[in-house]
Amino acid sequence: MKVRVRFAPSPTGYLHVGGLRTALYNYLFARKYGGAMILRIEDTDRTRLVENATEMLIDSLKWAGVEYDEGPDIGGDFGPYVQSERLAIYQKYVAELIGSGHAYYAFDTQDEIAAMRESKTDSFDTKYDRKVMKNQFTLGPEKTQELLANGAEYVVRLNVPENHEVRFQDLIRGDVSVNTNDIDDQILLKSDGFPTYHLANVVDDYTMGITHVIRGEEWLPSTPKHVLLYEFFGWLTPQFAHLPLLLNHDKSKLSKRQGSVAVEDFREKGYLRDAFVNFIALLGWNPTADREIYEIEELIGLFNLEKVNKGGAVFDTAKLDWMQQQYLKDLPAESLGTMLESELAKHGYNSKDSTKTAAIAHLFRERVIFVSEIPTFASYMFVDDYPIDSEYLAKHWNSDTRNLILPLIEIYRNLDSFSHDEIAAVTKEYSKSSNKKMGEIIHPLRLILTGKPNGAGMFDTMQLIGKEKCIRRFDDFISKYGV
RNA sequence: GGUCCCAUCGACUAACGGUUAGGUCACCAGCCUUUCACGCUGGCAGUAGGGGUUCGAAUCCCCUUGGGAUCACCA
Repeated sequence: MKVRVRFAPSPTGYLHVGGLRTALYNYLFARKYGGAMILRIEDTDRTRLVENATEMLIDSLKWAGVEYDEGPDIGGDFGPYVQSERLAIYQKYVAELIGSGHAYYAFDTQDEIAAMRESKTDSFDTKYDRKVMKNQFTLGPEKTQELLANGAEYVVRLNVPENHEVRFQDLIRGDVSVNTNDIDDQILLKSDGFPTYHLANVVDDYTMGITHVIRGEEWLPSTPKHVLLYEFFGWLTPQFAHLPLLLNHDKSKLSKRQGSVAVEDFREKGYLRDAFVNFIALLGWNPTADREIYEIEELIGLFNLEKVNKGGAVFDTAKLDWMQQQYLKDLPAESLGTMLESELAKHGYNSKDSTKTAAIAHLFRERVIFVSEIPTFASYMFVDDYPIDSEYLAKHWNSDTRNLILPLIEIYRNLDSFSHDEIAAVTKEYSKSSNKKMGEIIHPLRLILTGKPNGAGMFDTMQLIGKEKCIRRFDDFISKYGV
């Protein structure tokens, strides 16, 4: 049987990094086995809908490279792929369940439900008491029909049998079993006519031919309800795989509280897609542990659900930054240049010479994590009013260093070719003839030309700044700081 | 609190009964050097505790402890 998996977010906001990992694992699994990946939008809670959320979700998924074969924006043979467009389907299956006695009508108001819970001594016991509340069992068939005929508000609840072990196999966790005495008569159809997650998700997974349900561990406690539904419908259950949670530093479920969790935020910060996906993929699963950097195709080939960890993984971005740098270093100069160009535009810097921009980006790629840092890290590459580090100035500018640099400036002034090699050659020669170490000469140069103690190789830097500008900076500096 | 799930360095993880418990990030030291980085070399650091089973346990079983998830007309 062909593998069919789905990622089923609800459109209540941005794509969460945990959601991305779930989507990614579904994707890797589908690709590995030549199956289909489905995107389904679970929008049955009309109170939590967020405008454009579906578009944002799709946008983040596309950015991450998580492609799906069927979905709301591309269609497919099992549509519609938005739950609010499938109401008739749920109605039909709910009727079936009521007919077979596995679900029933209940007419309690929300206030009555609240009162029932209030009256319990155990504040944690929120289970619906079928025997005393207002439903088709306590009311009887005639009264029930009368209420329905009069258009009374109602919900449909799952008729959970007593004292029955529900067991299922989880691909990651093995055997799981729960007694039905611990399961509530879950509402399947809300009074607004929309299904709850539990009903919709089971009906959709079945009607869409889903073979493997790969989702977050937070769903584990409600899976027995779903298994019960499959049983009542007489359907075979799909294979379940409950993924470990992504955690905050304090080990609680990853949330907004302690930093960014929206995929979009990481994208905006400047993380490279491949680096981010690589990092996310290795949170909870690891192919061999002898490497860290994997291309997406490799991840697909190596993916194995049974090797996914059981324990949660702390989402710590220190390693992500390292990965980002690894990927940045391997990017070709042209790509780096294009990225830098758009960053320069944000600063209003001129970047017409794309060859030069690419060279600059390439020069600094090992010194930053994000390309966006370059305009400020190396502002002297783009403007003439770069700041002068006062400590560096104090350390490397005095009459001695001035006297040492003055003749060298004249040598540079007479240079025909202001290339790295030429500059290096004459500077080394000067170092020898003046009997000074290269470091002693280069620091004053760096001070004058860049204003700061850290940066790329000096001769590369000089070549990129250009002869004219270098000479002007020397002259201006001498006249300004004299000594 | 009930139910369910989980437990290897600070973090991500490898070791599917036999290893001096391995790798990566972070951290520390050294090397390289034209500063900063990169890179290279080395170091610090872990099987939660207790019982079993076994010739042999991080690995299998039980208990304890700890952590987490969940308990809505939310997903």
